[in-house]
Amino acid sequence: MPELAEVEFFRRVWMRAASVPVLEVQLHPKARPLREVDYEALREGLTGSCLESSSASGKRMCYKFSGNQWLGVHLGMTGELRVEAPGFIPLKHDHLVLRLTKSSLIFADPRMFGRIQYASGADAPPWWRDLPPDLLSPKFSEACVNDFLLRHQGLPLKAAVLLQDGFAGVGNWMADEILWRSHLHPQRKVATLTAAESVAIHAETVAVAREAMRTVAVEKGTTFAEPPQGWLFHTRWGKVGLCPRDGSKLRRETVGGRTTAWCEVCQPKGNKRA
DNA sequence: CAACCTGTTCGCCA
DNA sequence: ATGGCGAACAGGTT
Repeated sequence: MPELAEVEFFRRVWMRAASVPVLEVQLHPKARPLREVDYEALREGLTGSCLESSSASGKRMCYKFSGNQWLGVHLGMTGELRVEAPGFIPLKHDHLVLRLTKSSLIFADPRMFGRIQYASGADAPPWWRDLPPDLLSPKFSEACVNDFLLRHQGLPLKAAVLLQDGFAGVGNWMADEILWRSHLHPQRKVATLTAAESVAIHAETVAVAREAMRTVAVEKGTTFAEPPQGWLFHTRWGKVGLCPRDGSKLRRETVGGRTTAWCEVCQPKGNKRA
């Protein structure tokens, strides 16, 4: 479920418990998302320490605890972070619970495609180095996008904008939104892009990321909010989804291995000559 | 009941 | 070595 802004939402959820010592760590050692962690090291390391800071990179998060301890979180398809009462009894899919004095921090993931990582040390662990450019940083430039696309000429656009090394945080709905706004057909091959179309992908990626961060990463009850009205997001799953721009019926098909929605009027298959 | 799913990773192949 | 593809991973929902 979680893409860029939803990940940011969840990152903030746990930060509500910053600076409070961890009394106890409970975990499900056999749960798949924890398959890489050294359970004893994590338990001993985090007990008594405080959450100090955190950052997100694309769909990944890293929480830093006192004593130079790093906890990596990827929510996979169905993961979520929650804050519950101190005495909260973990549910079936609550694989990791950090008990604090006034709350419990929960990592839950029913489908178990998520991943928890743990390391200690003064420097960021190997898995939190060499991160891809943030979509909202100057590093994510037109040239950066163009260079990345040049290395993936054979892919359909849909598959290309889902690659996390180049488009960190873009997931299925953001990818469709970006291509819809760019007037580009998801099955177009990267190799057929004109310079102007590459620039459009950059611009719309930034626009979608910025607007999603502004609207979606906001707390609304216990879950994130939805993107603004008028976005493809709201119609792409409907039985008869209609294009928010021209009202024509959306096409839906698997592209690049993922269910993809697009408007055949707005996003013509043909290569518009520059 | 079968199909479907907002994600990654692996092995295979070119 | 690099890039592309399809399967695999699990379990809940439609």
